[in-house]
Amino acid sequence: MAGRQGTDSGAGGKARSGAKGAGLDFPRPLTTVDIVIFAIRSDALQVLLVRRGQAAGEPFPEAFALPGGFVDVDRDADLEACARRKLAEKTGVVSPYLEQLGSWGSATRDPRGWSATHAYFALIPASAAEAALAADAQWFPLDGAGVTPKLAFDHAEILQAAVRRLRNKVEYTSLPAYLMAEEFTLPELQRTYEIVLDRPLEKSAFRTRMLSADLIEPVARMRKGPNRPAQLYRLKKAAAPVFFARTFNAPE
Amino acid sequence: MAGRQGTDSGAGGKARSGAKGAGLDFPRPLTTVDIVIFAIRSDALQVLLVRRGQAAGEPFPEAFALPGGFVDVDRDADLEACARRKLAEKTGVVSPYLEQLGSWGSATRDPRGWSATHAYFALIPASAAEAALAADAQWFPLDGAGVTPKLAFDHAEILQAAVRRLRNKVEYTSLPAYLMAEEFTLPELQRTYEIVLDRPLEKSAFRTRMLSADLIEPVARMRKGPNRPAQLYRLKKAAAPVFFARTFNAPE
DNA sequence: TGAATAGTGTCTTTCAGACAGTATTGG
DNA sequence: CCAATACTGTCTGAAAGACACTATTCA
Repeated sequence: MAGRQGTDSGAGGKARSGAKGAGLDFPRPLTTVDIVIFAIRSDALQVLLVRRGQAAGEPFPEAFALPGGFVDVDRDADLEACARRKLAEKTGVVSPYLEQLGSWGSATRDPRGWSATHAYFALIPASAAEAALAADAQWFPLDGAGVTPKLAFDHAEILQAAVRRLRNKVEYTSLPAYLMAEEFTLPELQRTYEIVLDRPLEKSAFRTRMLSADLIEPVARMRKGPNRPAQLYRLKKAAAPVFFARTFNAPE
Repeated sequence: MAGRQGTDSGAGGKARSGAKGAGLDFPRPLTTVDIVIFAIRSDALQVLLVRRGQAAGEPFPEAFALPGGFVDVDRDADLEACARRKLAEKTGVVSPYLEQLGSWGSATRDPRGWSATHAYFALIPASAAEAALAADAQWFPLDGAGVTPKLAFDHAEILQAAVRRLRNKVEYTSLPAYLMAEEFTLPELQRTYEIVLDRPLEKSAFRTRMLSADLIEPVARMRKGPNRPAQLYRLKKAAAPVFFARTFNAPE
């Protein structure tokens, strides 16, 4: 059952087995990795897109797409390494919050043939969002669950899934902490939650929840402003995402 | 950036582009789909495994593995169709609860070369669990997050992720409803929750939660037994999984 | 009648929602 | 002083935990 009797017809590449054994002589789908990279910029949730080239045979020339590309079987040890490589190439960020989102594969999503992409999503702080941006990369604010330009492939669908997943998880996790700079105040963190959820949250419930979670710790500094200064916090070392037992604003 | 400069070294298949265009002449990973199929049998959570063959070149001969195999670019329109095909081949079940679990891909997980698998998990009712079982398929009760036999590839890791995901989601969703027969009582549903979570639940809180969710409806029959009969329910038509605002047993 | 399981009611606890009130800065 | 924002306290309400209580069957 595990051995496959592949036929040779159909579009796409045709694989030729190495010396390793029999039964691999059938067409293989293309394998790619794409990343949905989020950051808070200009008081809005934004996503990083790249403009595609126009070389011969390139589908969707000039269109915007999620950063990503083919898995390189020589350079990439595994899928996550591939995602990190592509993230670093576009942003310079090396250790963001990175989560696998899902995979999309079909005969039709890429005109070059059957292809499957492994999608990830990353959260990076605004401070890192501009530092080492690739020339072809550009930030776009989210409009609902999408973005203004028409995206290549099925990337609009992937982006929509990423936004949904993010918004959903933000209801009961500490993920927005990964969108913050190294030091931040509680009102700033609350504002990040509110931007992602597109909804105001109760101040006191928010503070109680965050402070009772084993997530952040105060530093010996305050954020100065034209009014009362606010306590600065930072993520505790090795702070894994926290899952809360309830969502925000649970009652309708 | 989207065009890839592939080298030709390394193990695995080498792809040859069709007539479609340039830039696809590099090795492609193997692409597979695997399914973690759960059912409640003998008052326990069980998972379906298949024994691998021993043809020449087959890795992990005779070992147990998750049902799955290569994507067939001619027969499978997309990944989910591929998963449904394999599920139907092994169990005869055609419309179970099916959810994408994630993907695992690396240079080393398959001795035949760089490979990536798209993992799904399915919940099927016990009644369907034996009806049309494939000859090489067998049910195994879960022991913790794993199973007694040593599994092929990285399937132990995938199974562990599936169990974790299932247990986690059962805390705040109605997923166990998909493990039930068409008609079931509330105590039976509660027992299913308890089996999956491996923890007793409060009867009255459980009933309140289930009955106030827009999930099940009573039928005009009762489950007879040696004691007080219980109301039978069925899933409402087109009942999507329900997400509850709180987990069970929230306070430590 | 008693065993067994189905189902309800009642009290407590927890924690978010609402919102008022206090604290601390700059101007 | 006032404006503005940080932060705290207090009351309420919703839903779960604990558990006692009633209901309905068969033997």
